[in-house]
Amino acid sequence: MLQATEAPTRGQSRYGWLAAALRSRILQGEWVPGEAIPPEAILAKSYGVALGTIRQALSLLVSEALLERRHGKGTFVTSGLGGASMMRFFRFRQGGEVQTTPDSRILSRKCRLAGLDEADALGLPAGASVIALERLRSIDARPCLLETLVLPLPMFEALAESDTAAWDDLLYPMYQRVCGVVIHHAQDQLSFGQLTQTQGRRLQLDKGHPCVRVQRRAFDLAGRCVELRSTLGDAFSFEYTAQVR
Amino acid sequence: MLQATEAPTRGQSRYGWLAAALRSRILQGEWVPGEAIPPEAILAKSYGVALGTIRQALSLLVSEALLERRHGKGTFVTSGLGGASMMRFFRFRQGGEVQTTPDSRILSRKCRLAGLDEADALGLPAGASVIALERLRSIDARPCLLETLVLPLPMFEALAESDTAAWDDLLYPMYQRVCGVVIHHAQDQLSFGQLTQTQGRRLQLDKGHPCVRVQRRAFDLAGRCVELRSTLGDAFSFEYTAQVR
DNA sequence: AAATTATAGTCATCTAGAGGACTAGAGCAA
DNA sequence: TTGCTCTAGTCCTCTAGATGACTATAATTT
Repeated sequence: MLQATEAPTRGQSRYGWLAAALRSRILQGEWVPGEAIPPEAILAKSYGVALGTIRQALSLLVSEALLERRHGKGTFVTSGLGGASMMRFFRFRQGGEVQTTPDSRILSRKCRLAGLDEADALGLPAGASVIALERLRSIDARPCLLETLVLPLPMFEALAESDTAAWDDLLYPMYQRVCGVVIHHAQDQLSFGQLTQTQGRRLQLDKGHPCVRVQRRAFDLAGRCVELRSTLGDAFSFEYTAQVR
Repeated sequence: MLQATEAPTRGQSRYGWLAAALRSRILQGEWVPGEAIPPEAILAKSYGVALGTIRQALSLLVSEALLERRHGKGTFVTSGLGGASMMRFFRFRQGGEVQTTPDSRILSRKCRLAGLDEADALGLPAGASVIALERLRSIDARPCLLETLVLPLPMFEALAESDTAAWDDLLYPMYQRVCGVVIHHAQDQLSFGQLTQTQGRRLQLDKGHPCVRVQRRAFDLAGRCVELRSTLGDAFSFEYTAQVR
């Protein structure tokens, strides 16, 4: 069993080593997202450790959001961020109270060389290609968010040609379905600015209108940055709640 | 030992019950913040459970940030939020790169009746008294944040009379020292707005200047809301990073 | 006096196993 | 069909230790 890369004990704890081993098996796709890994008892047996030790290792991966436990059913590989919606930063209440997924329209798609910052952020060599997208999100036909996306190209090849009109409103599930890329977590940087004339036109607001910019870097299971996104929205609709500690 | 409020097992798990029992002992001040609770072995013995069970209970309280473990030393009651600085929402880089604590000046202090919303948020009866403060925070003598605070009155009595000029730059440690109130966690709600003429004058900005408002509700160890705070700062200095998942 | 070495106290890791609780499906009964 | 019971699979809780690792202090040696 135990196809060890290293000796089972060396520097770190046994459960730490087990967690690393299982993490690597997950990242190599031995179990696809949504699938159950073997039962704890089997894992414990195959690695030759006690049940408690395996459980501690699994707990680590659960706290990393790589695994999910379901009592009585099994332990499952995370299926990634469903819709880590940008909407959580904004309150566009339009009559209805229900928080629906906004409609999405791709305004433009270009394949081009990555800029220096982009290549750096995405971990690409200089001169690599990317897909650049402009995307408008609307609620009840009223534009509310304007997005710019950058996707690394060998990885998202399948999106370079397909009909953008047929794309889903939620991109992350589509990344997974079409490109096999699971978005695991993301980092959003918020700042304030004012719309340019062009941006204002897209969002049906005036030039210079105050706006909030959300700059996102999204990461896959392996922790690689695989999406850059910049989202603009009306500052007066901005509302976000943060927990301190 | 075991001064049980309820039967040791009833509905929930034993470690859940233990956690509740310990939580209650902490909140009743049996051990003050910063102090160590008895060693695991002693607790296990006194409650008549196995070590693993006590450890699981303690882990719960650690994840609630009520306790901190220190390997080889003991398990300690949390000493609360040190400086959960509002500065994390802003970048006022003034030449120097170091993130220092801004100076603080109390502009006004009034004791008055709590408004309806305030009484509600603070869990006070209608007609209760509060201290209302206006506070200006500056970096290198340049004003950058304007705050309004509301503190419930029986609890913060000691701050109603003392010389505001002598107050610390950081309020939370002072709350603890002077009033025995430990701030445990907080909730910050961000929104966007524009300065009034008065606010602009305080911050040396124009009327109508774009600003970010941080509305904070801060809670003590027992989970009671004990501070309301509204902070205004220049929107162009706003910059905040949020982790998604 | 300074450096080193015991020693005790504490949390961390690990074992081997028992019994409980939850889920889901198969089989049976009304 | 509908509802119930049974059963197997799985994670969850708990026990009663043994051993390791980290911290701080006391004792000893240099």
